[in-house]
Amino acid sequence: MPLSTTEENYLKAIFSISTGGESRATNQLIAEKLGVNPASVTDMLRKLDEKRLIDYNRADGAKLTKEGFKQAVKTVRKHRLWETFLVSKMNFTWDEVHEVAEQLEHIQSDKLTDELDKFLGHPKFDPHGDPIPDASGKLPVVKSKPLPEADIARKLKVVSVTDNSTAFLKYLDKQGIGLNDSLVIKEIVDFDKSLLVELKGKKEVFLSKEAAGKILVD
Amino acid sequence: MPLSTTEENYLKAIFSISTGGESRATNQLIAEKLGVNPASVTDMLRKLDEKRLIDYNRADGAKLTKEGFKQAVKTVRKHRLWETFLVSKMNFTWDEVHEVAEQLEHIQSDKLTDELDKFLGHPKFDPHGDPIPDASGKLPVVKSKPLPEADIARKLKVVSVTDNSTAFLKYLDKQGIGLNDSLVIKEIVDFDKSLLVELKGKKEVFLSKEAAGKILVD
DNA sequence: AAAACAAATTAGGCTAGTCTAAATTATTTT
DNA sequence: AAAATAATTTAGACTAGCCTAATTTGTTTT
Ligand SMILES: [Mn+2]
Ligand SMILES: [Mn+2]
Ligand SMILES: [Mn+2]
Ligand SMILES: [Mn+2]
Repeated sequence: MPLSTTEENYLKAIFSISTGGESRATNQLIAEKLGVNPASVTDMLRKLDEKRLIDYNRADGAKLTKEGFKQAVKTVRKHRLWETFLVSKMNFTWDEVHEVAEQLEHIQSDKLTDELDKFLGHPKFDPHGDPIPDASGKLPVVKSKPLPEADIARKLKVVSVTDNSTAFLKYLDKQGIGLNDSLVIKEIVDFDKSLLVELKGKKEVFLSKEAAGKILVD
Repeated sequence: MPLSTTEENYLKAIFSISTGGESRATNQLIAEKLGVNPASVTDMLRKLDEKRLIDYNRADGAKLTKEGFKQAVKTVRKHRLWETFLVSKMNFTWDEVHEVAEQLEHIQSDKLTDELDKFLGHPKFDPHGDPIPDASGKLPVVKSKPLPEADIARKLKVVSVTDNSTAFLKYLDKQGIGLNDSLVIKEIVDFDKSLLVELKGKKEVFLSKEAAGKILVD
């Protein structure tokens, strides 16, 4: 009756695709996110549909049911709490936590989840700026937009990053960009849309359009 | 290349049978400990033998190789560190930790294990009095014997318990017996070998032969 | 509307880990 | 030493989750 690790990973993938701007969680997007073959996804989506955790059909893709949504949010909550734990108590850096949190998120113990939350002081955001659902599943609403869509010359704050890969996070470290840092767009280079950005009123750096698109600011 | 959760559980079972007084880790004992069918055990022992984690034959049962021993100890270390974490940081009681630790012990991250150890202050014993192997795999040696084999009228100390089930631990709680408590055997009742024990110089309780046998003292 | 392309599904197969029932091997008891 | 009993292994089967290759369905392009 409890969900398997694999089922939890599928629900989480559907959740993140659906809340990440895409209009439909398609077979292909899910396959890509989980690194499995589309044929495997067909099997699992059918199974989750039978279990009433999603509604699935070719036209609309996969949509979480109430119960499926609840389960997905629960896993996301655990993932983000564990990431916070790893950084604030275990001396991990923000680029080291993802892999381990992928394992820890599947530990089944409501008591542990709630005690962990308490132990950490009921954090609202994880080390990547992602909101942490509370015990009832409520998510803090965050106002933010990708850096390339923000106003020029206005003082902005780094709210979160949408790519948690070690490669990207290490790159940000090297550029000197961290969560909650303030920055100002000085200029958008015409031919490649790269950004010239002033950091914390100090140094200036260039960011490619791709890199900047993964930084959310407000 | 890393071991599966199942493989780790088999190695741990063999370890605990071998170091728990039994002369041979037999198919049957392993099956019993893991709650699986002996036919399944045959399959897995053959697989572990092929992977050179154990030496197995009918006559001698399963014996951990150097590598198998190393892996088993590593899992035991994680299990006991997580149990300690749950009790000392997450407000779990000693009868609540086992099940969750069974899951946590399979998390793969040497960095996490070592940081956890540091965070807890390099504990030497878990909440059940079991010794925690250090990072190199070394186990503190503990001198102890089952309560029924100890001297009468001598001041003894509860060192550990060999049954981690909720039922047994709750029973000890109710009797008022905890780790490191001092006690004295006042009398061994002849016909059923039950023990009359004085706790912390205060109250006296009767313990059945079975219950007393699961309490190790020094 | 036909052809071409893309997305999803079907068909068949694989591995890990489990099971039951039957057969074999080893150990006791008579 | 034979018979009875206990422990282990074999044989065959099942589920979860994955794969490749082939086919079907749906969407664009011409
Ligand atoms: Mn995961
Ligand atoms: Mn995160
Ligand atoms: Mn386990
Ligand atoms: Mn323990």
